[in-house]
This record gives sequence, structure tokens and C-alpha cells, in this order.
Amino acid sequence: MELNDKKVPEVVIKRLPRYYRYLRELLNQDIRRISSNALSKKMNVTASQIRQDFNYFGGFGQQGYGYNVEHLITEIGNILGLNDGEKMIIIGAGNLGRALANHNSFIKRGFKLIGIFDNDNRIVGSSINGIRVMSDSEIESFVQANNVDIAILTLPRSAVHDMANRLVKCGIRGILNFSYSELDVPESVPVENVHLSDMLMTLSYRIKNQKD
Amino acid sequence: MELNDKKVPEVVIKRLPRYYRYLRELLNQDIRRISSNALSKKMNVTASQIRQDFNYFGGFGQQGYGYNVEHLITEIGNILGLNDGEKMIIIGAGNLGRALANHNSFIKRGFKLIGIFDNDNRIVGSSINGIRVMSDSEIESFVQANNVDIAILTLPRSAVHDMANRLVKCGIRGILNFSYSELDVPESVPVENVHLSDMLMTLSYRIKNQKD
DNA sequence: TAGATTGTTAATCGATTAACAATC
DNA sequence: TAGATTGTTAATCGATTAACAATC
Repeated sequence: MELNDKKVPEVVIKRLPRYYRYLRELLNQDIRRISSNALSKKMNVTASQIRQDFNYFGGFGQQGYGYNVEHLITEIGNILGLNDGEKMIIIGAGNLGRALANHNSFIKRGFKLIGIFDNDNRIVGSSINGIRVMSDSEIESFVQANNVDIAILTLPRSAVHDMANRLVKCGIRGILNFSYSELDVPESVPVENVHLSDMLMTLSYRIKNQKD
Repeated sequence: MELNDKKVPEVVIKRLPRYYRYLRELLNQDIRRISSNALSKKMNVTASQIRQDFNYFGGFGQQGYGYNVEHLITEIGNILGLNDGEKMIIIGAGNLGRALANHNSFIKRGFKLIGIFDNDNRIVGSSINGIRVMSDSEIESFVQANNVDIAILTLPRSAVHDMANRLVKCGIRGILNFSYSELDVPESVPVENVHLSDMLMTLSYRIKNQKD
């Protein structure tokens, strides 16, 4: 499947995981074929948008038939790189880091958690969900030796900037950041931020303005 | 400050917490006044957008001077309802629920965590970060008695739909959902989803397409 | 007053929706 | 073949950016 020359808008990329989720649910229910119209009703978007979105990547349907669910899942999975077995590490084995390490459902879908790091020597050497906790000082060598793709940062705000710099220097390819602070890394290293406070604030606004 | 009659776009609301964060940082550095232009450089957005955004709420600046940082923080805080002392509960005291309960920085900013619930009787009655863990069966009475605003759901996928229904019935006003499943609640109850798998997928795509 | 910077209108850009010819 | 539904172009809508008059 050749990519169109048109650049895929960010907003389309953000929708792909949601399509992926719904399509897998369909397949679970043994629904093997679906039209953009039927899918649009389930997902509460327009059929037009679905067809436009898929056509950024070349069109996966067939006129008069619709889309083959299994095929579509495979294609979207490939677009998202879910079959590449991206390797992840968690940095910061505090409450949140440990929770994420234990939460297998966050971690599956083709992503492999291969290391956890902390600067507290009392827990270095222990194991969380079968994964060894290593010392912060080993990060560089580990990332390079294992070609780590993604680092999940669950560090205090004060530590996160230095850590991001270290990671960029040793070749990390992407960062999922849970610290309440925006990272200043080169454009070439994509960052996704999970700012829970921001989400609470947005929620608060929406609650407050419910009846205006 | 009177609201304009124009409806505030969702995308503007989503930006408010980020403004709030940056402005607080400025105040920390004892910067008491800033122009849209200076702020735009720090935040990597256009000055035009900043002025447009603020003017949805009536305009907080002064020609020839710029914006008073402290005043702006207060106004945005009010818009977001951060001074309303919204009350929250966490439902599901597994790894993630406990991590969130312990993570005071997620919880501050005017949001009050007043209860944790779980269906495992072995932990009911214990305490996490000074907050009592109660039984699932007490949720309805607790929400009603305490006027709980927000429920944070850290439940298994299978349990989350029923729970959302129970919460809506007893008058919850908003939901922050960590389960990998979309909730089907009335429009009147805003939901924010934290879908970590989706974020990893987006990150994966961006890594994969870095050099195209 | 002169300079700076907002508030606001107008122009541009991009994303969503509608429409329909192509085609399975 | 007739019916269905895509792929794709055109129309609409909304959000961002530019420009500048108002004003501190």
C-alpha cells in the first residue's frame, strides 16, 4: 500500500488508534465486513470522515462491499507500527512507574517493556512484574545495547529535564512523559505528554459550563 | 468578566491549562507582566492565537502594557473552576488507583480527593495516603452525601461500564477514565479518557515516520 | 505626546462534510 | 445487470494567522 503524497494531518493519526480499537471489537464479535456508514454509527463520526481518513493511506475498501475488518486491522496496525515490536523502558520506579509496569494491558499491543530504572539503590536489583530494576547510571549503556525505542518517564518534575537530555543523547526515539512539565527535546524525538492535571482542569471546565 | 456570546471552541479550552501552567512558572520567576508576543515565544504558539484565546473570555490585557501575570492566572483559574474545590473519588484501588492516590501533585490544584473505593474486602478499611478505602457498595450513598464531582476510574475493562452507569445514576458530574474502553454515558456527564495504549500507538507512528 | 501592545476584524488556511461518478 | 458503497472532488465550516485601528 503506497502512501499518498499528501501529508497526513496529525488529527488523522490521533484517530487511528480509535479505529483500531473499534475494529478489533468488531472482529471479536465475528463481524468480518463493515461499511463506512455502519462504522460511522458505532463510532459517532461521519462516514465521510472515515473514508477520507483511510484514503490518506491508499484506500482499503471495495466499492459495493465495504471494508474487510481483518484486513483493515492489519493495515492500520502496520501504519501505526504495531508489528515492529517497539522496545520500551520505564524510568522511575515510584508508585506510578510500578503501576504501569504491572499494568500488562497498557503494555501489550506489540510494545515490549524490557527494563525499569530507578536511582534508589534499595530497589535496584529487585524485580517488578518479572522485569529487573536497574540503576539510573546504566541507562545509557542499556538503551544503546538494546536499541530501546520508547522511554516512559515517571519521574519528579525536577529530574525530568536532565533525564530527557540524557535519553536523547543516547539515541532514544520517543518519550511518553508523565511528569507535569514540558520537555525541551529536538523535533526529531516525538513526545507524548500525559498531563493529568490538565485533564482534570478541562473536566472541571466542562462540568462547570454544562448548563450554559 | 462577562463571557462573550460566541461559544468557546473545545480546542481553546484544551489550551487553557497549558497557559495556566506557563503563567504560574512566570510568576514563580517573579515575572509580573508579559506581552502576548513574549508569551508566544516561550510557548511556541502565535501571539495572535493567545490574544484570540483570551478574548473569548472578555480580554484580560491592556493596550500598550500587555497582561498582568497574576491577574491572568486568577482569571484562567476561575474560568477552569479551580477555586470551586471539586471533590473527587478514585474507584479501583489496584496498582494504578493507589499510585494516583499517592501522587499528590496530580491531586492538588484545587481538587480534593475524598474517597477511594474497591470491591476487594481485604483492603476495605485500610488507608491510602490518609484516605480511607471503602467498599464498592457504599459508592452511591457516599457520592450523594458528599456531593462528589469527579470519579476517577481505574477499573478492569469488564467492570467499567456498569460502574459508569451507577455513577451517573447517583449524580456524578464528570469522569476521568483510565480503562481501555469508551464509556457510554449521557452528554450531560463529561468524560476525559486516558488511553495509554492509544498514546503509545501515536508515538509509534510518529517514530516510524520521523524521516519520511 | 510617542511607543507599545491590545482587541478585533478580515484573510487565509486546513479540516470536515456533502455529493456523486466510478466500480465492485 | 442492479444495488451498494467506495474513492475522490467540490462545498462548507471552523480555526488560525495577519493586519491594523483603538487606546493605554
